[in-house]
Amino acid sequence: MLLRMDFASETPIYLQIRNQVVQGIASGALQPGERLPTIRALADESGINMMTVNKAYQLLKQEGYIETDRRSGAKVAGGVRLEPGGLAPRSREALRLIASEAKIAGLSEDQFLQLCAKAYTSGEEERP
Amino acid sequence: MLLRMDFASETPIYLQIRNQVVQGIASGALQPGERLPTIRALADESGINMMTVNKAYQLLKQEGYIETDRRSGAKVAGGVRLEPGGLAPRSREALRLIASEAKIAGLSEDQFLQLCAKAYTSGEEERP
Amino acid sequence: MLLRMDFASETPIYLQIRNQVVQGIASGALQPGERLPTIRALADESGINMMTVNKAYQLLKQEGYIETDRRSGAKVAGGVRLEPGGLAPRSREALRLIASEAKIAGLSEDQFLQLCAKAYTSGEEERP
Amino acid sequence: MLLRMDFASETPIYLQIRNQVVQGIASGALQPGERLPTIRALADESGINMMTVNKAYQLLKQEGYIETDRRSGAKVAGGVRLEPGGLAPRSREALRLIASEAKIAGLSEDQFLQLCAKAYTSGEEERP
DNA sequence: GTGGTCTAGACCACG
DNA sequence: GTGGTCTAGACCACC
Repeated sequence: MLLRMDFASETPIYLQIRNQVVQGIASGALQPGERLPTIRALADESGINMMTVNKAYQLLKQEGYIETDRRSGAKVAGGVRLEPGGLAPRSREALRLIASEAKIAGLSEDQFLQLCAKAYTSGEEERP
Repeated sequence: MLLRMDFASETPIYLQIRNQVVQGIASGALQPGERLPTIRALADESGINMMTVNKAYQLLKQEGYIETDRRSGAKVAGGVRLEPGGLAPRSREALRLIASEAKIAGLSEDQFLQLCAKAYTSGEEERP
Repeated sequence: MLLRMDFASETPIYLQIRNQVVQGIASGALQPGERLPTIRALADESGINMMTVNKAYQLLKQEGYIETDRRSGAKVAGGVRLEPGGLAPRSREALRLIASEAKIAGLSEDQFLQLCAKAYTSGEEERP
Repeated sequence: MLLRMDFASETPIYLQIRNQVVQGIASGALQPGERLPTIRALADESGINMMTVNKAYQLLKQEGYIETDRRSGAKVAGGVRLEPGGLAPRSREALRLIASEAKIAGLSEDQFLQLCAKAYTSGEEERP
């Protein structure tokens, strides 16, 4: 599980970390219970400020994706169930917006759902 | 087509405007060729600064959603076809992230696709 | 010689008129001494404001491209020799800027000159 | 790399900044990877408003000439390859117009190409 | 420290 | 009356 930062991107670095961890969990690259690198370690090897990495970990913890143990550091949470409805309201809203863009771009519902299915299955099986 | 701003939101106001216009076009509330309110008009009635509205319009124009006629003002572009693949790379990436979140939240592919379908059809037929 | 306006363009309409007349003269579509349409006529058939057409004609006259006669209207000037150096300073400057863009885009001098030659010969022989 | 503004010019200040940066890159005065002055710094030393400088930087970023690193600031992009054809459509059009002006001014194709070659090589080797 | 965003005014080019 | 541009200040997110 190697993080790749894009310092020229408009999405903040702490969010890039958060997003990559989330996708790592979803893809199976990060297994439940697996230990994440130390804040210091990750900061050093990526050239990122420790404050930034800390912010990302705080966010991931708050969202329930990881758990932090004072002794052993951070590890991937097991059996995460975040929202009762299944998806955070913010993500629902983002999904509605993307659907609107797709509709304007001329995609039919079927075509859009194919893209969605592709997005769902794309991150799978990175560990063969 | 009335815009509702959330000044407490963390998404910038100019993006809120942009997003609502996009969703308005997708839902049919804004028809191709229809004129948008003047920058000044929208600014006045919303209590937003002109520059902010201007920024939103510039973005929408740049993305091809609206066109500004030198004589009159801004109007919804007709027959928008933005990306060859159908969806902007940024939106594809956002979709992949949402799919990851859904997967971790325990949604099966079918459940996720139902959410996507709902997002696609949710904004329809505001004008019966 | 038909003018085509782009009301969504960012170049002012009066400049679009001016530019098309200039290109018309260069291509031979407009011959020296040939009469241009009346301000009113051009305004009517194009849906442009008379003030705008007038502004374009004033500019063309000031630059020496056309001559206006109170009786017969405007006509293309004959044997135009504008700048001693050959090109207006403004156009020289624009050319330098374009050359810079070309250089950054990776074009060699030869490639750039091929583009220039193409631009020079492109507008020719519209009247076979 | 010092910028010189002409406040009396009819070309907007933000475009003057943009153009000078482009010419600076082409001439080699600005090397790929080199850091550009901060928005605030440039605004202060030039007596220009921050927002204006910001607009210029946004444009340069959008055109791919510079990149903004979240950590430090703006720097010249390396290995810029913007348009597949080599030159932006807008610049092609401008070039055609200049060629027309040259033709009317009585310049032969060779004379025009000499001007073009001069424009291409004029900004070179400011750093011996 | 940086850029991103927003405000409240103003002037001008354009049509 | 329209958008385009600019100013002088301010707050905030990010690093």
